Amino acid sequence: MAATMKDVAERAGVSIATVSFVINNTKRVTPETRLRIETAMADLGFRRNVVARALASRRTRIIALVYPALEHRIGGSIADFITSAARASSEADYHLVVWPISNDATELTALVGQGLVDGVLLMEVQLEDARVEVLRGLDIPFALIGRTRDVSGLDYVDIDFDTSMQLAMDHLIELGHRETVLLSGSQEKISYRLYGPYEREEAAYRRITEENGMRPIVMRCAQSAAGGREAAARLTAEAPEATAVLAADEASAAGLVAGLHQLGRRIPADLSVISVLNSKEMAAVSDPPLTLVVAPGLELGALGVEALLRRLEGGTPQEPVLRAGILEMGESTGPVQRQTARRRRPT
Amino acid sequence: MAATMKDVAERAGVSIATVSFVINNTKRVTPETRLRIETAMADLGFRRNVVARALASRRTRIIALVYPALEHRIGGSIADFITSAARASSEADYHLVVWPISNDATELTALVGQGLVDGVLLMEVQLEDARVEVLRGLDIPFALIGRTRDVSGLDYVDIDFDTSMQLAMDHLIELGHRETVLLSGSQEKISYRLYGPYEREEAAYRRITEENGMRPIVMRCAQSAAGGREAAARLTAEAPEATAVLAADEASAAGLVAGLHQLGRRIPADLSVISVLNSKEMAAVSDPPLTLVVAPGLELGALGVEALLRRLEGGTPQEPVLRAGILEMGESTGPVQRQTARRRRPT
DNA sequence: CTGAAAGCGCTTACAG
DNA sequence: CTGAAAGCGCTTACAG
Repeated sequence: MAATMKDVAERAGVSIATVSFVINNTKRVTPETRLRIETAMADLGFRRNVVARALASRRTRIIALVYPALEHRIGGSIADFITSAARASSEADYHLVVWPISNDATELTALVGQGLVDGVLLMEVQLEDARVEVLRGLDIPFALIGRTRDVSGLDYVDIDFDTSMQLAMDHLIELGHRETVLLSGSQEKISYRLYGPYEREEAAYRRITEENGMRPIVMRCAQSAAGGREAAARLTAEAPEATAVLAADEASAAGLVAGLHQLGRRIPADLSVISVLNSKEMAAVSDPPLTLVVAPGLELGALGVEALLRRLEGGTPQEPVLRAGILEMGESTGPVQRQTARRRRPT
Repeated sequence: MAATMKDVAERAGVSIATVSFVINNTKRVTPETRLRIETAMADLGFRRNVVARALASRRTRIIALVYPALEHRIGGSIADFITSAARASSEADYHLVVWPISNDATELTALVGQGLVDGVLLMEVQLEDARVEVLRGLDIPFALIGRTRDVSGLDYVDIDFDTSMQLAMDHLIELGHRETVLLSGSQEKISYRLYGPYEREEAAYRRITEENGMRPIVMRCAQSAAGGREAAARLTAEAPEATAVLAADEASAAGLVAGLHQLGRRIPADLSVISVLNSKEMAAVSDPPLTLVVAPGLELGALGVEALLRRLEGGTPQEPVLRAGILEMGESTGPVQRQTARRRRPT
């Protein structure tokens, strides 16, 4: 059987209260008794039982990561978020449980009601999200990775879409591109209808094109390789003057490139393609490897935990954090070729 | 404040023991008192505190999923495993905590020592894995997703590599292929040196080719798109007679196809490519979309939990489970073209 | 069928 | 600086 504080106390010849004080460093203890206790703990291989601590202190030091599985996620893989959130939690001596539950809020209420977790980290937040209201009513601390449309009073961390889009556009503009297309994801599926990233990316794109006297063109396609292939044809037909495409969804970005290939369009000679707020792994798979703005997935997981813990520990509620992606050069963007752009036509 | 069992007991005019009996359905209670108690619970919105229950019953109903993050995983994404494991846990009224810790076993010991979890599910198991010995010594129930070389006495679920490879080879043989190459992953990185899937895939490949009087050729490349590109050149140079390739790593499979493209080799006209034990998402991205044997990632997560829970609940320790992948047709495999295969040479 | 009571392994006022 | 004791919210023999 594992040693308890009682065992430690007996061996050190003190009360369990004193043992607790040295473990938690919560009261003055003379160096001598401290040493005796520490020795006893080492001898017995003592490890504090976190369940008993949780019950007594009314703090479990467990937080929940809530995400609707099998859906989209703001840039980066879910695994990245989970892993970085778990790491950050662990460093603060917290545990992370995962609740891959639907957007339906009943389940959330039931789970929170069990009293297992001190706080909740919400992922894949929609522009209007029922879960946020539920959590407010449940009176449990929570933070968001992503954000609703109205963020007043909320703790959140999210992608800085403005800066990220600016990085992509600056890169293209520097290469001489003036005719661009934003290939965004379809909003047909219900879960994409209130999808913040698309809305914010598009707003940034429109703002930046306007500021530069450029014409904004927004196209949409299904979030799949097939969707991207189909978009390649549409793009060639509907926006033949475009010299550069910004692709918001990584699966369709790959499909787009494959489709352009088949149509005989060379990348980047005929058309530059840049993937925005996606993963490096996926971008590396295309031929040529894509230039992209890498989504800050790993970072956001940790930042979300930080925001939540700050609230849990009662510190100053932290300011919202927005993180931009990072521009990584691939071989899919290049200087505008004045001639080709206008000449090429679909077959 | 949340209602406790004491509140319920008072309202129903019974003792908290009786409340406990109806909640857990652990002793006979007259229908009348049961009803009174259930009404009281509903009125108060009572939810049992799982922490108190855990302390009293010495069962936390929490299990840990242990995986070294940022490393490889047996087919399928880590997110799939986590999600399916969490779902399966939740259905059995368990919670899943994630411990993305290194292979170093000290951390594992410390975490288990906290007494938070009833059992451990180990992912990304190596052929020889120090963590297995550690867990044995810790005297905590555990199960493996994947398996060590020596599996005696272990509870595990894993991919059925024999059947999965057979599916792939049967498909190729049916199309008339006799000259095949297994493109496996490099084992240079230490974490791949004791990587079971490669060893088992290769063993199955060698067995099947032998049974069919075919010559086995095994090549290796880095687990990345770049590795696959480089392999495309090597393949064309070193095994020009090959008419089909089985690709074990999904990133390099995509790179291989891109590389073959650049070398002017048509898929599947000149060369068939089949991706083995990988994800559909990745296969769909290539041009043409790859035929593949889909890794049973989602299923294995749930099966692993099942195996662990069976042991936890003291039922008959379940037989090891091996699950084969599923063959999904893409457009990257086709009938052998007798002429081309031998004629084509690298430029 | 139901209840009184001990106990799970800690934390935390309260005394001294 | 240290200890005795109550209490966290349950489960579970043990009685009746």
